[in-house]
Amino acid sequence: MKIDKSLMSGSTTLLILSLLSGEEMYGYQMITELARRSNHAFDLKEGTLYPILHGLEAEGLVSVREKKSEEGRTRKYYRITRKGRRALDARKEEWVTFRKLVDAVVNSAAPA
Amino acid sequence: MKIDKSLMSGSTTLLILSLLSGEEMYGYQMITELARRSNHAFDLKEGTLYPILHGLEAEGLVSVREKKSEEGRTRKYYRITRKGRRALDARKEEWVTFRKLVDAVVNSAAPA
DNA sequence: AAGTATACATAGATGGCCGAGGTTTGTCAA
DNA sequence: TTGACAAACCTCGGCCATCTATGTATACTT
Repeated sequence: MKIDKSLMSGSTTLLILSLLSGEEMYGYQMITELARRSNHAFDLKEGTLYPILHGLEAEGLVSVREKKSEEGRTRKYYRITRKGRRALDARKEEWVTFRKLVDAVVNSAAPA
Repeated sequence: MKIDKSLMSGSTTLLILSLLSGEEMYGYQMITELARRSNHAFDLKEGTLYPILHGLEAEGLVSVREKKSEEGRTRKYYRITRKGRRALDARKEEWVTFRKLVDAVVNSAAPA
């Protein structure tokens, strides 16, 4: 199932920081990795991702370095910072709270 | 915890239809009811709700009737339609899919 | 040599939500 | 009875996150 973009809205940064908490990654890789893990339900657009990455860097939540791969291609690898981990923890907590509350409302109503 | 508005974004209609699936309600009541059930984490604004309700009515997902309460005050009561229940089912399914996928990404990354 | 995939980037459009304001009606205290 | 306040409804302008469209450059494939 393709997820509506308005639902995605707000959780994109959480997803990106989560990816980076596991390993260093470059932008394009994040897109393909998210698509792979979600069976293409998360179809993050480049026009969405790159501005967000620049913003995260400006906030000091991630750091960047250029690295040449074996194939000779140069990529920008992003790494989460200590500050980024703290931000991730906060966003995780917010997500869990949000998820529980929505579930509570959705499930509380009597069925038809 | 107050939930960031961008996280809320996209789930508002799901929440409203969920409320209405249990009982007929009027707009102002939906706001107070959501706040009550979420311990004020969901602080839905009037400027958000009323346009959505008009939209749902235009789509035929809810129906409206004016009803006078015992106190003499006239309110607009909204009721979910059959079409609305089908839309709610679809959105519920989408929500569950989304929730699982986000959890999977958030939890899959190796801890620090 | 040409086409496709990789990889990064930005500008303008879109759409959901909020802030700020307005109106009417009922309640309650001074 | 007047004034203040809460309930209940409404709309408009703006913000902000995301998408669309487009552009650039490099590597791989045929």
